[in-house]
Amino acid sequence: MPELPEVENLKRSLEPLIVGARVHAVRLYRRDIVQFHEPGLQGNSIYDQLLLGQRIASLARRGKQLAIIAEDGSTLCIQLGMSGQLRYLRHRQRLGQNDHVHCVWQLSRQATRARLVFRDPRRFGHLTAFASFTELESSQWAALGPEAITIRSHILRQRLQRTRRAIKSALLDQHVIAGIGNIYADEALFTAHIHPASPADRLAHDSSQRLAKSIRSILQRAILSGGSTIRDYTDALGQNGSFASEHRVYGRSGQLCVRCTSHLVSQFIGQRSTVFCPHCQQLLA
DNA sequence: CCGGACTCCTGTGCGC
DNA sequence: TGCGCACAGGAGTCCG
Repeated sequence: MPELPEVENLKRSLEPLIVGARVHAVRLYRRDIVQFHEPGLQGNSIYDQLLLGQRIASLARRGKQLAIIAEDGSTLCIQLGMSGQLRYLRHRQRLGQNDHVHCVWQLSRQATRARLVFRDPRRFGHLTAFASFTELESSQWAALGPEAITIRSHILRQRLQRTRRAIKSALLDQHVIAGIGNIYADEALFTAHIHPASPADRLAHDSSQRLAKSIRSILQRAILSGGSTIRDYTDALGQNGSFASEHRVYGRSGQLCVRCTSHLVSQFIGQRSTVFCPHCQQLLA
């Protein structure tokens, strides 16, 4: 399940492969994975919006979203959802699993031919077309909270003060803070000794400092490990991330806490399964 | 207006 | 052995 570290890793692995390449053909197998930001854009060919004929100028990431920006400015924003993958394939290289492939871009750079493949079994992911990168930044990305990877504690506290929801739910809300999903929410709360059901606005100054620090540190370490591969996630070349072996709570329900001798428990918070240590993570009243 | 519940979707793994 | 169901969760929508 791609969160910020996985998307960042995807971006880093993709960048040297596709920046500078020209999109000389696009095959779209499922039209309903493409969304349009502006109704006006629908007048253009769907293939134009999928960057047909364009040269890829750069990539950008915000939270869990990845943008492919073309030379003329037109921008495609990719949200991987739960099971979305972007894979780079060399000429004639085959994808291991050919099912659930929704879009394929044929690329060429100098004499090199390759393909970029968007595959997404669960189809929670989608592509959104924008006339320019600025337009993406001023609309869809402007609605996102601050970047989790660089979150400062006073900003985090400010954001959390606005809501009485469980802290775990607030961390998962991309409008509050951008980039955190179920895995890193549980991991950061454990590291910061905060009970996931604590009301967000009850976080004291020292707690929010610990939490901000934990979020930054876990996301950074996860990026260095290539992300967490639970099931589907790989980078652009199909490599798995190794951070899952460093998870201290996620996926460890019933096992022993690594800090004390309690057993980790699992509980539903905001419709999401949440694992935490009932001893190390005290509930704030 | 806020927040909780529901919805989309398919693969996996478990229990009977 | 095989079937059926619960579960996995990112994010939008709906409703009290």
